[in-house]
Order: sequence, then structure tokens, then C-alpha cells
Amino acid sequence: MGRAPCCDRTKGIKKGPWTPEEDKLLVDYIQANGHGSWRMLPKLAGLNRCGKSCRLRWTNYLRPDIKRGPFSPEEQKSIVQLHAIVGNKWSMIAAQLPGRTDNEIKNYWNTHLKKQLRRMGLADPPPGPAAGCPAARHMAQWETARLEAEARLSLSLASSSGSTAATATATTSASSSASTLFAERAAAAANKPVDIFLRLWSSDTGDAFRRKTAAAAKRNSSKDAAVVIKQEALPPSLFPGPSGGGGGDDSSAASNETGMAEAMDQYQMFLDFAGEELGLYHGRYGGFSLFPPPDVLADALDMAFN
DNA sequence: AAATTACACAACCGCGGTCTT
DNA sequence: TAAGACCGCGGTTGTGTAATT
Repeated sequence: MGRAPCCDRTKGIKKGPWTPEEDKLLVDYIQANGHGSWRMLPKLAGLNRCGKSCRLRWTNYLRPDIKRGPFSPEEQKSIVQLHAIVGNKWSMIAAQLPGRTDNEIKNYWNTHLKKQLRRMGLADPPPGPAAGCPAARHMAQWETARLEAEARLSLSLASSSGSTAATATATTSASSSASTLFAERAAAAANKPVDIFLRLWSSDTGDAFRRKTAAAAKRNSSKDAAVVIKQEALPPSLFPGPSGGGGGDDSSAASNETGMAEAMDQYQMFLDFAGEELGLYHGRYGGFSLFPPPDVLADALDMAFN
């Protein structure tokens, strides 16, 4: 034998829009008693509704911590980026946007963002790694948006105290798969904080930046041209492979400091360039740094040099 | 001014995993 | 252990409103 039925379907359970009176009954009851079992709630609260309908009404509309009003540009950007990672996992996206419900985000995506992206030529962008976009540039944009969001997730979680806290944050959505995902990301961020930079550097944007700086170097015979990126100045770990791994042999403390300062400058130049090139992001937003913040980067470079 | 179309969003439906008996 | 309800989620529909013809 299983449980008793959710609600008595033989009685005329009301459907459709909620009246203010019904809302008041529901709010009053939950504030006084908590929702407890949704199945029993309608009866106890004096509502002629299905428990499921009550739960939906409460979680999507009546909950006191719900943020009403239009989505901010930061929220819009977050939705686009998170959607690029997780796809239509609205509850996971909602977990990253305090005060917003999965239903609200889903509606907003379907009515606003999807249309905007179509106009931009990003019709039906695939969740996860970009695939099937009509133009390579758009693929790059989506990939970058995805990387950006990954970085943001990783950093926000890593900055809380380790993967345990990250998991706790993630489990606010009561999704075990989400917590696993975020815990993995947090762990990855702790181990490889500059990974996003490296991946962007390896992308078309990185190529474009290198071409630009090489051209600038040709035009400007001066060796200290500010725009010339010196790959040798960056830690070998950032540039693996035959063409990477510049001078790390004579690593005195002084040269390390100089190299790190140059690396920081060039890192910033590259990010500025990428922001211009991709037109997707411009510096900080939403309380999170787009890429590893300077202190995190400094730590990473420090580790790489020493 | 009326009819039509487009838009926004609340609410419902159905499915799959979890939990209870 | 199995049956079946509960719960949460994503997809879809319905309805009210604004804009356009």
C-alpha cells in the first residue's frame, strides 16, 4: 500500500487564477504554521485547491522573499550565461539569482531573452559547449559567455569557505546534481584559478590579440612598446606546449617580481581586448569579478613562479 | 472606436525521482 | 520489496493587457 491520494478528485477542486481572498488564506496559514505537508495544507487552510496548486502559488508568487519587478541588466546577463552552461535547468539558474523563481526566469527567457538572442543571430543557443551555431563568431561568443559564467560560479563558490560551503550554497535548490556540479566547480577553481584565462587565451580571441600585438610590434620598432605582449614574461604553466613555456630558468626573486608585474599588466590588457572584441562584458558586475580578481590572479601567478 | 495581433506572465500538466507504507 | 502517492521540475497553455491596424 502507498500513501493516501494527494487530494480528493471527486470534489470540485478549484482551478485557475487565485483570488486575493485565497491568497490571504494561504499566506496567513503558512505564516502561522509553515506549509508542512502540501497535501494536507488546503484542507487545513480552508482552501478548495489542490496541494500542488497551493505549493505553486506560494513558491512562485506569495513567498515573502520574492523579488518583483524587472530584471536588471546583471540578472539578464547572468541568466544568459548560466543558461549557456546548464541549459533549461531553471531551478539551478534561480538558485544563483536570489529572489527570483524558476518560473519567472523561465518565462523571462522565453518571452524576452530568447527573442533578443535570435535578433543577435544567436538563435536557440545550445546549452553547454557551443555547437551548431550559424557563425563562428557567435560560437565564440557563446563559449565565452559560458566560460565567463563558469568563472563566476567557480569564484563565488571558491571564495566561500571551500567546497563544503559551496555545496551548502548549492543545496539551497535542494538539487543533489546541482550541489555536485557546483562542488566540482569550486574544487576546480581552487586548483586552477586562472584556467578561464588560459582557455580564453587559447581561443580565437587570443589569436586575434596576439596578431594585433604582433602587428603593433612591427609598426613600433621600440622594444618597450606597451602593447607588445611578452609571452616569456608569463609563467610557463599558463602557456603549455612547444610555443609556450617562456623563460623560467633564471627565476631570481627580482625577475619574478618584474615578470609578475608585466604579467598582470598584460593580463589586464588581454581582458580589455577580449571585452571589446566579444562585446559581451565590461569589467565587474553583480558583485563578482568577471575573471579572477587581481588578488586571486596574483596568488595564482605567485604559485606558478615559485 | 472596434477588431486584431503581440506580448507578458500566472497557472496547469505531465513526468521522473523520492519517499512512505 | 513493491506499490503508489508526494514533490519538484520543465514544458505548455490560458488569460489579461497593450499595441497596432
